[in-house]
Amino acid sequence: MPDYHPQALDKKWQRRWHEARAFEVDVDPAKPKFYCLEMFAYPSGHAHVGHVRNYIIGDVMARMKRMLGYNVLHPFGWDAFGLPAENAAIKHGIHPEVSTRGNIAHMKGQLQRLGISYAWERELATCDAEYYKWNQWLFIRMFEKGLAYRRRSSVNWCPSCNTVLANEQVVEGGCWRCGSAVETRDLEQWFFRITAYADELLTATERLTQWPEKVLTMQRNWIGRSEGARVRFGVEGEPDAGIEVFTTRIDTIFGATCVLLAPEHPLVARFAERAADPAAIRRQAQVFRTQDRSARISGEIDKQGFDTGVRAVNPFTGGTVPVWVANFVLGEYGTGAVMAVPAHDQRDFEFARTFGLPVRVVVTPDGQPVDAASLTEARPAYGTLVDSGPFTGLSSAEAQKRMSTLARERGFGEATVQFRLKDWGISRQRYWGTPIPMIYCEQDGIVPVPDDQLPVELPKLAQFTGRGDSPLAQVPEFVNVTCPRCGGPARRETDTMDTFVDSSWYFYRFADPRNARQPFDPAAVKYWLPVDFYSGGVEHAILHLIYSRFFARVFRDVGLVDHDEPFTQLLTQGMVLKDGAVMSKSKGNVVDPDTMLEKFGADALRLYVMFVAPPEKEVEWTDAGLEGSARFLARVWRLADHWNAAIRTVAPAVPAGAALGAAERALRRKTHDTIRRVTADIEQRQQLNTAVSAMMELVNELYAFSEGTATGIPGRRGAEQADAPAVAERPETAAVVREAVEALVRMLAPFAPHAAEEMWEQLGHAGGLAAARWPVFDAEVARADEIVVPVQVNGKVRSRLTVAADASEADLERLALADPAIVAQLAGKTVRKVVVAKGRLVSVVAQ
RNA sequence: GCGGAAGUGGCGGAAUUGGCAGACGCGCUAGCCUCAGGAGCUAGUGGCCGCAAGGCCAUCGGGGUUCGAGUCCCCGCUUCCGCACCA
Repeated sequence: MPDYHPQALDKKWQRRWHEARAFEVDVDPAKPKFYCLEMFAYPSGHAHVGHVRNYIIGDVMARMKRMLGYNVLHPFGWDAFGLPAENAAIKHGIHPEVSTRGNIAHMKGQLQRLGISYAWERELATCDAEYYKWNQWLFIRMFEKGLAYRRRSSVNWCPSCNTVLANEQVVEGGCWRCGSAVETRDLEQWFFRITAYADELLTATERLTQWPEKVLTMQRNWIGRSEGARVRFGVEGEPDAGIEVFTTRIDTIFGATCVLLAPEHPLVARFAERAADPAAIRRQAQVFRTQDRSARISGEIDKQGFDTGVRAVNPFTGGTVPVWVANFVLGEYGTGAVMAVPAHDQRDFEFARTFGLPVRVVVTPDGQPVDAASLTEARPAYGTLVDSGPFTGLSSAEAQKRMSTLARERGFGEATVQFRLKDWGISRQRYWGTPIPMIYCEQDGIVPVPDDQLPVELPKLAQFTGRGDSPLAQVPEFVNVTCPRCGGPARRETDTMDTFVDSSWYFYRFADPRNARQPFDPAAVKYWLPVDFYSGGVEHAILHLIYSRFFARVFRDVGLVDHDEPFTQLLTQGMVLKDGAVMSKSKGNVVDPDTMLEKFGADALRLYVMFVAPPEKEVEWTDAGLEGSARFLARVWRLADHWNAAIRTVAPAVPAGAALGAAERALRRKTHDTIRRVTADIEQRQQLNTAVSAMMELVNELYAFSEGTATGIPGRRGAEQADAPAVAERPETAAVVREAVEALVRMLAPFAPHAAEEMWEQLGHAGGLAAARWPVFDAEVARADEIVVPVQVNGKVRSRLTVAADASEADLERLALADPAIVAQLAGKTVRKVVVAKGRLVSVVAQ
């Protein structure tokens, strides 16, 4: 065999794979399919080892599944629209199209140099008109179904990025991308009605059994379902008016001593008119509205509020309570108004104590009334109702039912379900995104662009000013159109779509990426989808994954797909840290894969990143670990080199009934045990680090075996190879070694494909690993002839029995009690119990 | 505050169902090989006692269940992550 030059092998095999179109696939109903997908990349310019870890995880899965006989779809693409490219254009004057295409080209090269087995012919970029055309097509379908709608709304506005942010993109009151404090603005915005699917998105999480529990919990919390009731309080002096509140505890309504409005509640302005000084009320409400959200949360800003002077009528008691505006009531949740029950809600309690509002206890564990004056905090509302008129004495649960029913019968309320999930605002006042395909006509109102005029292409823009309005509004030939309906003058929508729209369905497009007539052929999607294995960062646990689940249902409801859930198994991969921090250009701690490739080759990098920790865990990058992996690969190479001549001439299978010595049988056992472990570790457990460990053990075993047969494997090329002829002299030995080495090389292939290909070829196999099958575990071979069973007396190991592997529990017990060492231990004692654990341990309890 | 995950050698981490804790690797030590070695091979490497055989102690702390606990239960501590005035 030639010397081991990993960099040369990288080049050689990457070229071969490319020439053979090795990873391109077609629909083939005769074969089981496996759709392996890593979250596609934002083309930021350079992939660092943190990004690359994800692609290697996916590649190990994909390459292994191919060897198991699956038809594997493993595509890659680019989430190419987005702010950074546009911001760079504003700063440096380079058009986003130019920088994005350049970045894609560079990063694609990086991934190819790593030997990731992508079907590159399916590559797509979301900034391709052939792709975003279908964003627009789907938008129009959603508009037709009422799932896309336009309304004026106050939106989250990032003053630094100059754009609107979805609720999901506001993190701790700041922009998810730049961290700037988010402001509020009123704009006409397009929304997707994701709330129509809230219940379904929630309940279906139970079927996602192969998703991490953490992600499911996050999604459930995000959707935030709560059961409760809406109740309309009357307004004293205004018989037609009402204040609707949402409560999860209608049974505590006799304890409501105030009604609280959110500062942005529409009734605030109206009630202000009734006050002595309307301007003061409006001003105070405005102060609350602009209070910094994050400070309110983290700094625990005091409960603040003021009395509107208006009094509300409790429909259950007929009594009146004051109506206040409170800074802690959220305008966007529920009805924007709540009833305050200070005795049973901590927030209401604090509010009541601050402003001297009455406190009334209405639920107690034993049904005995409690004096509210003694309370220092709100009491849990569990037990039986007290001081609640006709409902007194009922259990809390029963009261909730009866009160909701009464409210419905009398027409002042009903039981409802409330979600935290809000509709998804998708309008962005930016250039580098999908144009929203809508036209505004004075005559006909909002008119979708006809399908045959799609795509609405992004005009080439020369100037990027970074001013806050939509850049497309500055392009008259884009804005000014004729109405598709009446032919009159009309104006185009100049906002673009949130880039999360692009990423919510790209995995469907991969099934049929060049389709010019539809987003995809439903038959192709029916074959390939759902994605069997999806991996990416946890940072997408909510946004991307919930939007994708939503889009799957939209595609289902337009009749293009017949499933709900797009991703069967999800793996959230941990980040790679350097010096304890996430890699980033600004921190200067980026580990560039290309530098590592030049030094150690792709295989060592791939192997190390898989070996260092389980895929979900965060890891700290160390160069020393990488050197260890390079060393291991060199060790494997020497092993193959050492035995190659002796073993390539024997048949690749160990003959049945071959007379093997103890060492040979032990090696075979190790080989098959390793096959079992590696297969399960990759396929079932995705515990890729222990799969590598298992292979390392096998290599150690092979070295020890070599040591046992003759002189050992030389450490350096050119030294003696004395035992190779010795192996060759005994065909059985050669067959056993060949079996071990070939199993090893194939199992190594997903991790270190370049070296594995070369060794496989050197071992005399034509057609490369593409023609190779994953080694098959033989339980018969793996079973030991004899096993050593520890025998304990009262928890201490006192002897070890060497017995036949298939010894029965009764045999073990009998042999243990006859063992001299055990007999000695038992002298003068009575055996109370003997436990045989899985045939692997005997435990004697004596007194 | 609520929810989730986790705490194992000098380090990264194993231990699949409650069954010999520390696999595998890094690092370190010694020997061999070598003109040389930041290469390779072999051996050792949780702590304490012991020349040794062997023994004792050890999986964040404290209790418990069990013949047997890193693993299960209870209490506490610490760390990380998510959500956060959601009525």
